[in-house]
Amino acid sequence: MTIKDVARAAQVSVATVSRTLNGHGNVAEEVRRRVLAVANDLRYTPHAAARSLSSRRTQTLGVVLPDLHGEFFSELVRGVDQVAREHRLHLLVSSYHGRPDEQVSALRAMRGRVDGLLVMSPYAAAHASIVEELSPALPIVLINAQSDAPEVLSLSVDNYGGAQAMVEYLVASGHRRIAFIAGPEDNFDAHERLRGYREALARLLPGEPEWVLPGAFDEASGHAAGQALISASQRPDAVFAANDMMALGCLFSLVQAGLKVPADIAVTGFDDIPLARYVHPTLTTMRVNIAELGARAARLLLTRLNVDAAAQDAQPIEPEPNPQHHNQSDLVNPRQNEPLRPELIVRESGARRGGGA
Amino acid sequence: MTIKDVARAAQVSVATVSRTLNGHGNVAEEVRRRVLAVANDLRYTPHAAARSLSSRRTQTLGVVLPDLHGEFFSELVRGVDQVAREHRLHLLVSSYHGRPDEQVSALRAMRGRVDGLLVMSPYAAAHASIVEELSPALPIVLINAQSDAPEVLSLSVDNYGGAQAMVEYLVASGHRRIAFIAGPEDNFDAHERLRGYREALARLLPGEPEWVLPGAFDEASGHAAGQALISASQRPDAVFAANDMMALGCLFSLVQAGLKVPADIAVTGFDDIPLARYVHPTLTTMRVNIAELGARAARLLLTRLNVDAAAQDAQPIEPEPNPQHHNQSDLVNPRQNEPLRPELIVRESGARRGGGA
DNA sequence: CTGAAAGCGCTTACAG
DNA sequence: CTGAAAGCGCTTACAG
Repeated sequence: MTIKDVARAAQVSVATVSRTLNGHGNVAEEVRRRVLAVANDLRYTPHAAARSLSSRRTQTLGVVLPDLHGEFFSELVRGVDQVAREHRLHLLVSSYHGRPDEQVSALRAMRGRVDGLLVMSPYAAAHASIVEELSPALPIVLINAQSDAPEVLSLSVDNYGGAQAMVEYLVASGHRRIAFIAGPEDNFDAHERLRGYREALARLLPGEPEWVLPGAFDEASGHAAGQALISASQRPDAVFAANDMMALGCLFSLVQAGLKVPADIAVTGFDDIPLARYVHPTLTTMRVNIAELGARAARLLLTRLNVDAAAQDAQPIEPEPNPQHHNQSDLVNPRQNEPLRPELIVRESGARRGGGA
Repeated sequence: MTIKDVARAAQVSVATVSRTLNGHGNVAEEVRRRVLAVANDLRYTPHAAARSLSSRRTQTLGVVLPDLHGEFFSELVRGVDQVAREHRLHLLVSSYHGRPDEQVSALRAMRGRVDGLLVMSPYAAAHASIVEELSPALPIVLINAQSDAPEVLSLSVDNYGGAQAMVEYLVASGHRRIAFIAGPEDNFDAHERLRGYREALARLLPGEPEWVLPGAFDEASGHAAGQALISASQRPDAVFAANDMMALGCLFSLVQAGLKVPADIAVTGFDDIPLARYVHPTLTTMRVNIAELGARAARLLLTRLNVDAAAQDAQPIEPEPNPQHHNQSDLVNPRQNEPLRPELIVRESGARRGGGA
C-alpha cells in the first residue's frame, strides 16, 4: 500500500497525491477530494522513512536523558510530549544510564531520526564535545547545562536563586544557624544550590559561619546528615537540604531521635516531590515545575527548527521574512530561554521559629 | 557526509562500505579495517531514514500509552527502555491523552517509524479495530488488554489473582466484613480486581454479603468512600481499595474521624506506589512490578520480531530453523506471556485483627 | 493545475 | 570478496 496505489486508484500522478496529502494547495478542488477519498478508502498512511528521506524532515523530537528513573524524568518527558503533540511531532526518548560513552553513540544515532534534540546532562559539561560536534547539523537545546558553542541553546532552572530564596525565608523566620546538606560533587544543580546557600548566608548573616554536610541526593545520605547534626555539640536552628529526598531522610532521623520539627529544628528541601506534602510534618520546599521546564525546552527547540526552516525557505529567492509562516508568534518570545524560577512552598517543617527571633 | 564519501575515501564501492558497517562478514580483513578507519575519521553515521527505507527495519520500538502522567507510565517506559537498550533499539513514545480518535491516528503514524508496537489501553477493547487493522503489518503486544485477533500478543498483570490473594490475607487475619472500593467502570484492571474480590469472598466467606463502594482510582473517591463507611450503621472490619490512591484517601478520612487503623479497621490497597511506605500507618498492598511488566512486554515483542525476521530469512531457500540466528534463546521462553503475579506487601495498615479471629 | 523524472542515502540480490 | 545497479517510497524543482 504505497502512494503509487493511491495514485493509480485516483487516476492521477504520485506527485498530485503527494501535494494533496501535504496540503500544498495547488491542486484542483475536485481532484483533491477524489485523492483524499481514495486515500481514506485504502487506509493509506505515508511511509515515514521514505518521507523523511526525501523531505529531510522527520517530524520527530529526540530527548536524551541520563536516566528514565523517577518522577523528574517522567515529568520532563510529559512536558515535552505535550508541546510535541500540539505540533504533531513524535518523541524519541533515549537514556544513557550514566555512561557517557553510550551517550555519544546514542546522540550520533539520532541522525536521520530526529529534527532536533533536547539533551539533559547533569554532569557538568561532560558531553560538550559531542554536542558541539552535532549541533551544526542538528539543532540542540541543553537542559540544565551550558555550552560554549553559541549555536547550542540552553534552558535551566534557577537553582542559585531558588536556594537563596530558601535561605532568605529561613532567616526571615528567625533562624540563624542554618546547616546545608549538599548534593553530589559532579552535579550541576547541586553546585548551584550550594552556591545560593553560601551567597545568601554571607549576605544576610555576615558573621555566621556556613555549615555544609555532604550528601548524595538520596534518602540515606540525608539520614546520615541528620544523625551527624544530632550528635553535634551545638545543633543548628534549621537544615536546608539540597533536595527533598535528603530532607526527608534528615527529617526521619531527627524525628527518630525524638526531636520536634519544626519546633526544635526546621527542615526544608528542594524540588517539591509528591511525597513532600504527605509526610509529617509536611515539607517546606522550593517547587520546580519540571513539566514546564520540558515544555519550554521543547518550545525553544521548535523556534530553532522553524527559524532554520524559514531560512532555508528564504534562501532560494526572497530574503524577506514571512511573518505568517507558521502562525506561532508565541514561540518567538524573547524571554523563552530565561531560567525557570522555583517557587517557595511553605509547609509545616519550615515554620517560624517559636515566637520569632 | 554519506556512504558515498566513505566509499570514495576508502576507495571501495558503497556496497562494500555497507557490508562492512553492517558486519556482514564477507569483506576482506584488510578492506574492512580500511573502511572502518575511514568511517571513523570522517565521523560517519548512517542516515537512519535511508537505512530504514531500504532495509525495512527501523531499529525502533513504539510505545503507545494513554498518558505519560505518573509513576506507572514512567516505570513501564523504564522497563521497556532497558530491554530496548540491550538490543540497541530506539524508543518512540506516544500518548493519546484519553482521546481514542487520537490514538487511531497515532497508531497509523507509526508506519515506517517502528518495527513493532507496545500498546497499553486500559479502556476495555476500545481500540480493538485499529490494533487489528495494523497488526498484520506491524507486530503488536497489548499490555493489560486482550484482543480476539490471534496474531496480537498480550501481556497483563494478574489483577484477578492479586485481588483474591489480598482477600485471602484479610480473611486469614481474622477479618470478616470486608468492604471493597471499586475503580472506574470502564477500566480493565479495576474490573479484574473487583472480580477477584467477589470470587474470593464467595469462596472463603460463603455467607458474607459483598460490600462494594464506587471509586475512580483517585484519592478523593477513596476519601468519599471512607466517609460513607464511617456513617454506615455497621462498620466493616476491613476495607480493600482497588488501588493505593483510593486506599490512602480512605485511610485519611478514617484517621480524621478518629478511627485507629488497623485496630478499628484495616485498610489495604493495590499497586504499592512509593507513598505506600511513607504514610502512617504504612499501607498493606499488592505490589505490581511495572518495570518488569514493561520489560517482559518488550521481550515478548522482540520474539515476534525475530520470529518474523527468521521466517523471512527462511522463505527464499531453506525452511530449516537456524538455532543460532540471534543467540537469544532466553527470548523463546514459553512462559513469557503468562500474567505477572502481584506480590503481597504486608505493612501496618492491614495487620491482624486484635488478637486473632 | 499536473506529470515525468531526478534524487534523498541507504541495502541487497545478482554477476563476476 | 567486490561492484554496478535496482529499488525502498516518498518529495520537489522543472516543464508544460
